[in-house]
Amino acid sequence: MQFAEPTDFAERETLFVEVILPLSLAINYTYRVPYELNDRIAIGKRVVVQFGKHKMYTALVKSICTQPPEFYQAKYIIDVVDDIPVINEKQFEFWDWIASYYLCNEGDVMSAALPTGLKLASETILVIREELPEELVLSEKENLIFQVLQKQQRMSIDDVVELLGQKTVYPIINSLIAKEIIFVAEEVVEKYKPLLKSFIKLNPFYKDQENLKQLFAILERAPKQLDALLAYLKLSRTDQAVPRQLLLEESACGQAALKALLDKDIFSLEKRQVSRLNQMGDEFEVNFELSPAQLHAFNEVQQGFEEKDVVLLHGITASGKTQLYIKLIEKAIANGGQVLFLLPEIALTTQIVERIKQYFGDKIGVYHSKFNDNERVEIWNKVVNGAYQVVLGARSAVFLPFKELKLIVVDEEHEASYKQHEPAPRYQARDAAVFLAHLHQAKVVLGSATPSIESFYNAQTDKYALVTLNERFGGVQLPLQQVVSIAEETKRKKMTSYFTSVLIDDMATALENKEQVILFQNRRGYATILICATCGYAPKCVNCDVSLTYHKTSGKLHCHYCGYHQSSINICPACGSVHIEQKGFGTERIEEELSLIFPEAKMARLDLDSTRTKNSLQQIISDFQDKKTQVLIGTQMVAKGLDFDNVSLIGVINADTLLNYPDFRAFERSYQLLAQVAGRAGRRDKQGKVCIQAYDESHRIIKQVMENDYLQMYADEMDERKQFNYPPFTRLIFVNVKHKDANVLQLASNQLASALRQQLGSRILGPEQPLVARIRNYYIKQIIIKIEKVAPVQKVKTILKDTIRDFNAQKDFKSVITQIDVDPY
DNA sequence: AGCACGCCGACT
DNA sequence: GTCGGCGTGCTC
Repeated sequence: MQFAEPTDFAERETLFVEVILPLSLAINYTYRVPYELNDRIAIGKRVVVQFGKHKMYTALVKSICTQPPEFYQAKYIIDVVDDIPVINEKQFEFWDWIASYYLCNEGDVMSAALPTGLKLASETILVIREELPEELVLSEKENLIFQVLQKQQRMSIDDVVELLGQKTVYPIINSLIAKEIIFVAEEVVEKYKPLLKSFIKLNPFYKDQENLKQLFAILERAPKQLDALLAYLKLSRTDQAVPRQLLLEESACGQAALKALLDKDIFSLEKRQVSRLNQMGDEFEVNFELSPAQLHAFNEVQQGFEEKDVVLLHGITASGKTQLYIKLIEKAIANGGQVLFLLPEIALTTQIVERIKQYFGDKIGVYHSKFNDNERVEIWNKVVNGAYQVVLGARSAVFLPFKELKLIVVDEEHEASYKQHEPAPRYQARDAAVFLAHLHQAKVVLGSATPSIESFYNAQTDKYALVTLNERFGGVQLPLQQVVSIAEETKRKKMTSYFTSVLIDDMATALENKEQVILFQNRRGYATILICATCGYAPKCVNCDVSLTYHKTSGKLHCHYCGYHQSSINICPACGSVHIEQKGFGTERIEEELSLIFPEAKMARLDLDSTRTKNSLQQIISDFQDKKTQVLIGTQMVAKGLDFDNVSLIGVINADTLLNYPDFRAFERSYQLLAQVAGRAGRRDKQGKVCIQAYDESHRIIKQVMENDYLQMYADEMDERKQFNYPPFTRLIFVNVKHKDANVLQLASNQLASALRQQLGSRILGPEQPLVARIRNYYIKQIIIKIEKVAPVQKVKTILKDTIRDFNAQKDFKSVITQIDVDPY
């Protein structure tokens, strides 16, 4: 017996931890901490736990308590992974907000937030026992496994599956365990492996000039080795150790000579951890002065920050927003703060990133999905240790371990790619960034030439400060814009496949002048809608301002916002024509048709299909930049962040496909896209041309794009949104209901909708048939919740969560999957 | 997410 | 009888 000091006593206390598992589970689990780990355990550290019978996971410690769980025996934690927490307090708060706002599990957030490299994988390994029972009664299959194990001591479950050629192996393995022949070793492997490079060092003995002289003499008869030595001396002038690869290249001495020197102890080999990320070149000055207009805007942003946390920067294309961002970032990091710069995914491979990288040098990190796991862990670590003060990243960069953010810039804030749709957490990174900034008491700049309606609304209602920058930087001229009526040209038989005579003439001129052309065709052109070939009429829903979608299966026209449907049409109700066409064509088709008209021109396509791999996008872009290709045909992507000096013409194949998209945001999106596309033509010394083809050439959106009248577009949109109760006047939540059996789904979705309706009344719409009614053998129905702005959202969310929980508890609906999407746009 | 367990239908 | 397929429940 001994007397316990108070601290001693504290150490002896039994601790329990609540952990988040990287799985989509509704609750967190509690584990018991073994005494010997008491002093290592801390909130935010990763721990190894066994979850279920076989699996090991790295969970994250969320809280620590001394209260043992009442109703069950907690399992022990197996190990503590980290010396210092990987997740800080602010991140936990941020996670909590994401989980409660977007109605998902904490495990979902963890899966999204941690780079895979920080999650550990468990591998189940079977190990043969050293002492085997005397009597061995084995089945044939058991014997087979036993034989292999005797030879190689251990094998994985996968090996067993392969060995036996069958999937059900657990009963056999269990039997072997029961017979005390094998045991299961669960191995947790750290996925992150630092990149090691070999470096060559000279034995310090030869630092002495005399000794070195002698060495030269000795090596005289080994010219290759002498080469190696000379190369080393040349390269090592600044740094003692020389990369092995570099030495080999420089001296051309060959592996053998190097090995000989190593064997003779003249050289020594050293493995060093190096960064996988491209090392930046020397930081060099990029001198620029803000123009008077920019300076004015800069000061306005500063003023805006005095009163508001968020500033919306409405700056027309080519107004030099990037320079403004740079100055703002510079100011924010001056006192050691951190800055997050969010960009849409595809813009991350383009010029804007290069410019900012050049300016800030190695203080900056880039984070997006095309980096592999190891690279992402490195960026993560460099944010933790402060090596990166500025991070450029796609939406997932909001989860990086920032300690003291001073500023978040969200460029192109209207971009739809800030929203994650699948899987949960279905978060909107721009909105999440505003909350994140609030946590850090940081400021936010939302920048766009064509702000989203809701952000502009927030500025109009004084939630955000508004700064406008509407002077083009460096006197760049606005492009010459023209709209061509496809209907008109069709009537006069002047169309050549999808192209009007105007566009073809313009293209011919541009190509003759050795200038380049970008053609824009929306990917959404694949959606099937009905359109009158004579007048361009497209049937619309009577309840909503969206085009109806033609469904082959039912032969009807559907609105997937309110569930309205009508039978299909054979005669155009507007002009009486019988030429009703199903529309939907993509970039491949355009390329095909165009190569018939301009057989000489080299073309490239820029869309999701042609840019699957990490470098293909870069390749297509650099080919175009180097003028290896003359025509670039693309989707959305061509509109984003690309600057090409030699492009004199931008053609929009069909603006109607954008405008007719069945979505209440179709007009807003169309305006944003067309304005963006138009802004890409002729950026430097020459005036560019924009040619927009459309059936409905008098559409207000097209007019507003031509006149660059964002405010009018905003006003018109607001009228419509108000009339049809869409955001920003309401909030939307989608509930997607899925099941393999269409009948069960029908029943289930109706029942869920009416259960919700009982509590939330007319806020519930549907269930409706979504555009794609079946994905991966699951039928899908959608219930839409429209919540008026004044209603307490959190209350609605609680009701929603509870109702779905009760619904899923019914035994007929256990296998029905429900997904919640808050702010689904 | 896995995996056990139970039930069913199909074949060496 | 054994195997594989699938639905359902559970994991601290």
